[in-house]
Amino acid sequence: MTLAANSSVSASNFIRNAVDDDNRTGKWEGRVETRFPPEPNGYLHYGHAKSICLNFGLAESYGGVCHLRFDDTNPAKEDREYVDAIVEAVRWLGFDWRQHLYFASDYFDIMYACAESLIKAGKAYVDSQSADEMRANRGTLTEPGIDSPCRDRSVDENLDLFRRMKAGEFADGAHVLRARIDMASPNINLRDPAVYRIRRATHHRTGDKWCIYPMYTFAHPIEDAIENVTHSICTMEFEDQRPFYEWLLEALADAGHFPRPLPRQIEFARLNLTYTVLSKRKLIQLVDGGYVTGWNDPRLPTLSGARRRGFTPEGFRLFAERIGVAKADSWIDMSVLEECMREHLNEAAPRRIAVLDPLKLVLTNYPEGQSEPCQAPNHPLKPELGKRDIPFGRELWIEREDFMETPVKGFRRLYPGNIVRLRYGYVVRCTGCEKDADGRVVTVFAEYFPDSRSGTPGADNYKTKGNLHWVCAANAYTAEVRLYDRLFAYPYPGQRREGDPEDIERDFLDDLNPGSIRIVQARLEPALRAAHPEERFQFERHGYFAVDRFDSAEGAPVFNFTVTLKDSRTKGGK
RNA sequence: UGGGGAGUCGCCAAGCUGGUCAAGGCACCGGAUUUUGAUUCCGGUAUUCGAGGGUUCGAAUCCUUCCUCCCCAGCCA
Repeated sequence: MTLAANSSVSASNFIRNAVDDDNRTGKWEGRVETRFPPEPNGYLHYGHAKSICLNFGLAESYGGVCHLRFDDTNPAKEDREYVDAIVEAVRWLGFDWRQHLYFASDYFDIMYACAESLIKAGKAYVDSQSADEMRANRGTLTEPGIDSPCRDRSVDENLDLFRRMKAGEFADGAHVLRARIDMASPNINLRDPAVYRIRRATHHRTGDKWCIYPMYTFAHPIEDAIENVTHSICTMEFEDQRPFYEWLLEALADAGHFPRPLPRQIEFARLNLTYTVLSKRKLIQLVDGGYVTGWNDPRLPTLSGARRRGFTPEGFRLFAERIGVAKADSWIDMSVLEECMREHLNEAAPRRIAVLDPLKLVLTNYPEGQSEPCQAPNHPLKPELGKRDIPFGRELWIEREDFMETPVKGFRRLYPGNIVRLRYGYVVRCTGCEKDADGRVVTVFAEYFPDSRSGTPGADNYKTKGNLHWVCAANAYTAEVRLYDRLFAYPYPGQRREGDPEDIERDFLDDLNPGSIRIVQARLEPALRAAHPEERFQFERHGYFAVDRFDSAEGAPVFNFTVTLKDSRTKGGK
């Protein structure tokens, strides 16, 4: 089977159509150059994974390249720590920007020159209104704005002021450079947007060299043009910004800064996932509020969290391909992501045995003190991965849920009188159980059939519906296993629900799932003791687990739950 | 009540220069294999494209009216 993520066939979508059109007309002479441009002010999340897969994937499939570019134009919010984490995350996803690692801050000189040439062309002016005045004069959604009293300053005065802004002669906020477009534009983004502001903050890369910084609106088109980007793909909320993107680049091309054709901005709908939140603001609240253990908490939809959780790059790529890309708002169900992870893990993860909720099973007719090795395949789909020995004995740990004193209908596992197979071992018949004073089952008893040993001719004579996993009590290895569930109990955290009062805003924190983590001491087969960080396994009949890369020690792995196996017993729900 | 987007099966999503076009995926439902109630494998699943009206021999695709949702009034990105 070939995982879709590995295939080169990609579904048609409006972005690919746009690229195909350009290729048909020869606009870029076949060149496709994209970019993934995060601001280094936080950690990447699942939503970024969609964008990364889109941008790198598109370039990849057209034989082009995708740049990794840090949009570091606001020193007040950014930090080196974030650029390192972002680089690591994109690499982890398996993408290669080759030599195309860029920083907007490397272009500050060029951007400054662009600003001056805009001023010289009469297309920008220094405004000395306060932020409040500017806001008041911008107008509203339905009313046009009012021209600033500074709007008609001469080119010389503007140049002089702007140079002095750069020289540090003014306090933060004293002036701002604005594009001179149209204060009455129905598109508010065209009402003389600010393009440069005075901001005395130490930049993580340029230090204190600058005290004026370009705004995103101004910087981004220039970054794209400098890097010869052909298709600048961003999310829908920037759509209203596109006219300015084009206005700026046209103006700069007229002034000889950039050759044509100019890069084109294309917008797509951002990812919404049920049972989680994908906004930086909310993620910060979860971390700062102590609702999770940190940015890499496995429950968080960050890429660093996903990695700890055991999610895989291949799974993310499959996911990106499966959800597609379009302009319509949508909510993807978390189960879709989970299924993608399962699909990859089923193929990639070796099988192991773990009993998460141990209950003692005693085989009364099995010789005391005796032990024998049973052979279990490391991967049923890959016999070439061989088998391993797991010890069998008189006393075993089985899963508590695999026994019922009085079975419900359809229950095919252990209950008095029933016959089941102990996977890779023997067939046994349950003879009863022992309970403590509270009526809780403490031990289950059974008799084994000596001629039913797995792999021997006699084994085939037994037909059982139940097939249980187990671990030998005498050799079991006990380890911490962290069982994760969805971070939120409600699919649309913080969103209005049926019957909510009109005027009430729901707090997404109220939708947190109180049971999103459960820690158990599980009994594992001996081989698991040697598991190393980030190794991923399927614990048979349970699901996938990954060794925590931070809290595990040599010979003492801690396991994180990744995702369950599908279970037809629970079908129909959700 | 300005401007910009979007509404196709439970969830995504092709198609939107009008004529086997209602693709595909996921989910779901059957059935077969199976020492994971897993995997795999077959088979099934929208007379219908937000609603109404119109044009046409023929419309998801064109026109029109309406409804719903999202984004924009940072010296954030």
